[in-house]
Amino acid sequence: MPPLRIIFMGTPQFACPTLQMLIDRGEKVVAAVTQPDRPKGRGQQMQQPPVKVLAEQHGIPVLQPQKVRVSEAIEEIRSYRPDLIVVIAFGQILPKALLDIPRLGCINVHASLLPEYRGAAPINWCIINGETATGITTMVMDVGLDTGDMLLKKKIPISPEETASSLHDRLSVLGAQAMAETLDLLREGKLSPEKQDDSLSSYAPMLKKEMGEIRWDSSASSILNLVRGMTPWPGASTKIDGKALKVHAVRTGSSSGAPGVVLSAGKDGIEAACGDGSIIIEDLQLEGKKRLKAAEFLSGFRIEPGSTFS
RNA sequence: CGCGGGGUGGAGCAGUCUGGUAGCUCGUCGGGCUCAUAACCCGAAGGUCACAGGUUCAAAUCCUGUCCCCGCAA
Repeated sequence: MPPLRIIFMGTPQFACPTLQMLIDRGEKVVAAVTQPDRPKGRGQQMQQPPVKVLAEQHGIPVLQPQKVRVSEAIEEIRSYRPDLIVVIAFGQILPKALLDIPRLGCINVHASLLPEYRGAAPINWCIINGETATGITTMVMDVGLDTGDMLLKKKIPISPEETASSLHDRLSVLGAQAMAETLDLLREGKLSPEKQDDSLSSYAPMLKKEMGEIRWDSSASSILNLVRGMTPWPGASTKIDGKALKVHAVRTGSSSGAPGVVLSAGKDGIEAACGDGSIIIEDLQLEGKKRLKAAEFLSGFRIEPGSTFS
């Protein structure tokens, strides 16, 4: 059997371990499709997607169509005559005309146990919702959003201290393993696509900045989950004295009071009451400032008990 | 040239507008108190005020340039 001609589609760091896996296995990656370079960050510097950087290091041709659904982009991809397209965190919807190109279809690596948490931000929402386990699902893509038939699942536990950041890193590695095993099964002809039960599905929409705003009348555990789940972006935030304050790390406290009111502030942290119980902020960042431990923050910014977060 | 904040003893900040003795909360070191302590009291060390020019009798402070950090926005 001749080697499969594979096109890889992906954009951020999350996709890199999977691309690296394909390269390490000696797969014939004939092209990498990724999002265009975009001006990003302070100073609007042009930035290359991590996948582009990795692909170029290995001499893989890189395609960066503005919109993958236009016919020129589709024809260019077709010209590479792929047997298989591997998609992970690409960032654009693939039209049917594109999905139909490879003989073996398009296989997607998704960071949740489908059909739960379809969509752009499954890792974050799992934690925000307090899940204790998640995983990776590979599937044959169809025109819907993460609705294709499932091929292989790998499950991992989420520890109570886990943040979206650490889970992201673990799942990106697990994703590569899942894809590798999926390829093995494909070669052995042992794949058995399984339909998703739509009645069990849920949706994990892209995060927006506002979603990180702490609602002080909610429970201590849900605030804890929010802080963990919004790391590192967009981060959980609140306000004090009209200034934006990003909250990076908290633990649960044992006091209570009116929601948002500071109960104590010392080297162990800043304890504030919420809807049920309290949380202790250990790591925070004032607008324009660096991220600091509570004790260091308090050295230069006084917070007295009775102040309120909003 | 996307908008904005900032670089001051080891940490975090004030002081800069209205030039003229280097300040605050901690930390460190020494001493005291205490059964004891991360608590309290007394004392000390530690800074060419990011870097380079300029203005001035005098610059952390005013002017110009450079480097670095951060928030917003994505």
